[in-house]
Amino acid sequence: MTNRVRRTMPLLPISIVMQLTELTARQIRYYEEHELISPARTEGNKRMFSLNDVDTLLEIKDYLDQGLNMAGIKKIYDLRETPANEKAEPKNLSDAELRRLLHEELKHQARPFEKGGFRQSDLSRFFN
DNA sequence: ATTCTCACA
DNA sequence: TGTGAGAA
Repeated sequence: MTNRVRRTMPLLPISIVMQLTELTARQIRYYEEHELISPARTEGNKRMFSLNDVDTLLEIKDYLDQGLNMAGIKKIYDLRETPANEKAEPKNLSDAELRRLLHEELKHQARPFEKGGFRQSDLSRFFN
């Protein structure tokens, strides 16, 4: 069995993912609505997450801490690795590059959440 | 006992 | 995003 298969195999119930990621079920489901993750479903319609989903969630949490909003995060991922649809990997490089650039921007752009008055939406310009 | 969807004093 | 309701 390849690593790829291993990592995309849906095995975790939402309760486990919640503890692994420190996210609430509400948030996890919310991110799914925005197509940031792609949990499989059981016959009973229960979500089954893969290891990929878990670390995608962890990355999302990082971005959130850095002051990004759904719009920004969605731009970064969105058409990222989907169970069926996945083939090319030159995306991996450009993706890492994008993150690096983002990190730089944030380092200079300052703290969005001080009393200053920056709002999350102000960061959306980095993705247009 | 768990998780799902939907809706909002 | 939280939270509670009602169903599965």
